[in-house]
Amino acid sequence: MLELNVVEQVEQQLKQAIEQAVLAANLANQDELPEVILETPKDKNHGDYATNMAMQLARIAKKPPRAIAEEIVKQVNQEEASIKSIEIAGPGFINFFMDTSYLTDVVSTIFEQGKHYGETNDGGGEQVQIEFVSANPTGTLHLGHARGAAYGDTLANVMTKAGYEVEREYYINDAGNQIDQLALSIDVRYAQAFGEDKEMPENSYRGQDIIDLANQLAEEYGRQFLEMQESERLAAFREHGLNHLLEQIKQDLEAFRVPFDTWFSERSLYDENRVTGAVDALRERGYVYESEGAVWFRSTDFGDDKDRVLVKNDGNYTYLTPDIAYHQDKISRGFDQVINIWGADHHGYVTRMKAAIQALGYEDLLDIKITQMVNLFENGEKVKMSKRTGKAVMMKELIDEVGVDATRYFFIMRSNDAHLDFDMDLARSESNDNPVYYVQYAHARICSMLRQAEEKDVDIDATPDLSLLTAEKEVDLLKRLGDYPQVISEAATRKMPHRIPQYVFDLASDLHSFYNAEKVIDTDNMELTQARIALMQATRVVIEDALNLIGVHAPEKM
RNA sequence: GUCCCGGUAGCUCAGGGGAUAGAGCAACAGCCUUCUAAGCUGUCGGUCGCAGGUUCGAUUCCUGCUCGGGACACCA
Repeated sequence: MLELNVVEQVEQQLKQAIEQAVLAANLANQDELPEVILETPKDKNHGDYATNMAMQLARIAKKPPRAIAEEIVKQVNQEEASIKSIEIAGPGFINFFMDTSYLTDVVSTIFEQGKHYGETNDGGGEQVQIEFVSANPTGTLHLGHARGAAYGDTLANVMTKAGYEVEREYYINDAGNQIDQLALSIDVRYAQAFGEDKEMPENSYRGQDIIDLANQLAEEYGRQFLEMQESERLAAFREHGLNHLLEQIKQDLEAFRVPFDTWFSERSLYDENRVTGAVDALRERGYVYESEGAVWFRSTDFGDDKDRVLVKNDGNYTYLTPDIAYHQDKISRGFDQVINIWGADHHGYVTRMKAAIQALGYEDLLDIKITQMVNLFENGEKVKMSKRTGKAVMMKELIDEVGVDATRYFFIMRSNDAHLDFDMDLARSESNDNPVYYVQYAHARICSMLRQAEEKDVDIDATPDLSLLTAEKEVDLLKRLGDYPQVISEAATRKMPHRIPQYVFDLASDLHSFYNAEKVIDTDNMELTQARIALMQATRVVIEDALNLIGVHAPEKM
């Protein structure tokens, strides 16, 4: 168990002091007492903390908020809660100006905890599985996949930091109709590689990746596949295609710094009769019927707008059926929480997937997060992203053009709920405007100062007198550093990893402001220099940690 | 028609039951004999899509409407 950090301790004390004051002033009795809500005002003139308690009590105490506020203020024990002064403002806010000496404890805490600073216990060791990307192995990863990869990976990192046990999984759709289409597509491209005039079938994959693959096979194996019987040849292409494309996907993800713990094969479900098992399980529970030669799942019993086919009248499963078996498997593995990250084009499956889980009698521990569309703009025009037109921009191209750091930062910076316009021209030509450089520069700047401090024989390891850190920009920086655990907590529990880049940008901004306002290394004032160097080291630790969470490097020089 | 996401500054977007709604970019004006100017400081810029409702208080929550994007196969 983690102990309360310094900021939490101070807030806790303040809340208690307010509660006691309200009771002492007879404004409410114990069970009427509203929860104390503390906020940190945006405007510094409104103090370090503010509470709306007086407004909340207006109805209970039947008095105007400002009068209530005055009574509360009279009763607050300032000393016990480290309060320097109190003001009443606006419609009845009570603003607290704290004795900010507590803030310097943040620096010592960061020194003690190092990269563990910011860890919280929100997860309490809960087992969480996050399944993401899971692109079909019928082509290479494109822009949309990159967004899901960045979001999922960062969410996993943040939740881990918040005390969850996270497992990352990729579901490989290596069975089903799309793999047959893949084999057919390779077949045509392979024949074309030998100059044969063969038409692409209707649902084929027309991307450059398949052409490349076919050419590669032609080069490596010569004409030998042409000698085979069609069924044998297609089977070979199916395996070659799968292996090659899956390998490609793995490489791309690795380059994008996205690791997975488990690669789950759809085929393994068939090998163990899990798919039939899932249909049987649904049937036993009475949610399966037959009609028009097909087998149906009565998902309308669970809020879906129509029933769904499980087995087509040609005897094949639909996409949904193995997916139900897969989710049955996931849930049976004993996770406390299962998170799926899907692209917006799959949102229509949310209801039926959740329906299936309910129909199977499982508790609803599935949370499906949707990442909205990414629109790519190039030369002022929207580029279509269809895999089948072959015009998609691949994740790898994007990385090569703008780099992993910028790409990841861009994707994670935005809420997953918002559509994203990715302007290639802007990313290419003006990448220096990218906020990621701003943050990285802050880190590099600190490293530079630390190097210089060493050259000038500043004793970096001395125990500094942190109470010297009282300048305005120092206090801003200290407060921001103190916010970090709270940011982690919200980003993890609300599954909003975009809070991290926002935070680290603000932190970098505080650092740059401080840097311009105060001189850190002053050989005539070693005590202050040591205190400031300590502050710089603490800031560096947090910037690096936050950047690590979003998968961006923290350079020591730029 | 049904469902999902969005509508906040000129642009790209944060935020979110409370006090004067924020940032970056763009525009304008300053700051390098001083630890990296990839930086800092300031100015300009808003009916938070519209209309009701809940509330002491709504840009935030609820309902309806509207605009934009997407999804609605016995494809995957």
